[in-house]
Amino acid sequence: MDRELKVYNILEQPFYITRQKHDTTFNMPVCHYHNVYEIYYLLEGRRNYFIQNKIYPVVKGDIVLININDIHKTMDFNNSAHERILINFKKDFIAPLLDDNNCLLDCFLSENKVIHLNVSEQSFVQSILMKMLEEDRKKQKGYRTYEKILLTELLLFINRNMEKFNEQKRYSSSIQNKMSEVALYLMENYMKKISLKQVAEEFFITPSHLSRTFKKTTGFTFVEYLNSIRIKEARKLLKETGKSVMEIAELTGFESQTHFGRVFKQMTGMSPLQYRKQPGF
DNA sequence: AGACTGCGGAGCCAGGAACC
DNA sequence: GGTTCCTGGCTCCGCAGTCT
Repeated sequence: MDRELKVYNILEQPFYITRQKHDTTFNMPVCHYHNVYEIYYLLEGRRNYFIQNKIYPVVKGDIVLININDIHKTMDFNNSAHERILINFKKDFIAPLLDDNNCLLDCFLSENKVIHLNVSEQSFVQSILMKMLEEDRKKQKGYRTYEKILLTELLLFINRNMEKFNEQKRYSSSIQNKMSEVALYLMENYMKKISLKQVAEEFFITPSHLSRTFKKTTGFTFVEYLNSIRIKEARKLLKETGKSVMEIAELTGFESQTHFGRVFKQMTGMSPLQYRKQPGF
């Protein structure tokens, strides 16, 4: 069983693009969130994408938008092959091109995380992405500047059409909706003492069924997901307040400081104090 | 105050079978 | 397809103690 939960501070470079094809069943091995924006474009196949508290079915021609610190994971759909292009970038990368309102990044704040493109839109977006890949491969003079321009064009296109994309209705099964509600419940109640049994009672299903279905639909075990939310909040409190580690453990739902420290280290690779003392605070 | 370790009970996970 | 029940194996998590 994969119990790995990771917080990634990825990207030595401010911009990263990659194209990958998987012929067989592939599940993202790590449940994670990171300090960069992510744009995921599905060239072929179908996937399920878990973001924050919702499961989104993703098909060919869909764009997935992952904001900084959004918990996410891609998952297999009926053992189907797929091919995707993934872009990660830091805000700094396009900072010179942002206006005062940072409107290029508005699309990452939308509740709608997956947008479906029609055929002509797919063609337009793919042409931009292929140019990006070409630039990144050849690394000719000024390639970073051209990548900035291409990324800006892509973000402009998405933001200008966001209103239309937000009207799109996505199909989700009733069980996916229910698991989304459970995930939302955990996001809103992580600071309380929560058990699988208690949540199962809240949603009128048995603990074993909740456990199994939650894992199947989200890719996270119940505890993995709960801990990831708690540690995400703990990082914020360590960064933004002067509260003691014990206080933060209590505020994030951990009854034991020992256990808090252990989970924190498992997810971030360092103890709470080491995290607070990191350069940049 | 916080980090770390060992221990043990509680609770979770996941597989199988069965029901509706 | 969705759900429940049962169960063995395993992990989680809090406690106690020690060290820095």
